[in-house]
Amino acid sequence: MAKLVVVLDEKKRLKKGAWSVEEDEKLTAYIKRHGIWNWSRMAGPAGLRRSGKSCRLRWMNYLRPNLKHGNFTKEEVETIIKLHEVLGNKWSAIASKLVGRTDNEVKNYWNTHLKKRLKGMQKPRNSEAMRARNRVAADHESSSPEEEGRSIPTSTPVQSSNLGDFTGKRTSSPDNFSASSSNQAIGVHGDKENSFENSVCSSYVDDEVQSYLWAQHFSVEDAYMVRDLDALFIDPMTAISYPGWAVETASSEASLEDFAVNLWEN
DNA sequence: AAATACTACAACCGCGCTTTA
DNA sequence: ATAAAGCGCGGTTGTAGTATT
Repeated sequence: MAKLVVVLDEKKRLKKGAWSVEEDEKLTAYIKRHGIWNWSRMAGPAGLRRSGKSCRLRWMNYLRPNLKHGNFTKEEVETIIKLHEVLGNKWSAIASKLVGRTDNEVKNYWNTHLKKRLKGMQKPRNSEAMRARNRVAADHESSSPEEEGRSIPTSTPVQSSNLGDFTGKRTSSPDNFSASSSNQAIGVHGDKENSFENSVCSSYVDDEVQSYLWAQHFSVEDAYMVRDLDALFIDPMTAISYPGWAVETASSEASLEDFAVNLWEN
């Protein structure tokens, strides 16, 4: 009974919500000093009134060294789309093939940027996008209300007209644009018997359109790495410094394919 | 300029799996 | 063998920032 009261009391005192700079510093300093050994028992010694779960999440998604934040590159988005075609919502598996990206970030990016494009629901909001939209209105207004309300399957075909806005920023660049008048859905999907190439390449749009899209919205500089934490790379399980941790290599097409096939089969 | 609508993303929650005692 | 603890994953929510009216 007494134990229960203590637990409840501790729960009551646990802080929730956004992390402050001080909290980030405390957690980072603690991990830097002691490594990761047990999330739920680390919070106290680290001087944090947070659950272990919250600490873990903050570290994994934000504080970890060599995490990349900011806009996704063309290659990253291609990888996400390809792997999602094959794996569905296996965010951690998809994220593992993207250097410096977390499952949460990939998931958020998918839900906020890609899903809508694929679903064909995105409505441009700013005037520039509106003008662009008007130019191709005939092609884009074809979807009926009932189609818009329809839920999408896990594996979704990529429509050429819906691949705009991969900026990841909500400030200066045009929020949306419609560059293609093509309305055709390209490719068959969701068929496990299709080869990896078939299933992923079928999603791709006309080269001309795609190159335009990417040219407008991507540059490697758009993404940035979180501070290096003095080049500290600690194996989360062993708390042992691990210099190689930070330099996981980006996947080649071949390894990407192997990866997806392995995951699919296992 | 203010109100409203919408977007993006950090963080939380619940569940299931694995490990430990 | 099994209950508890820890961890990781995917879905969902809350909210700050921005665009539109």
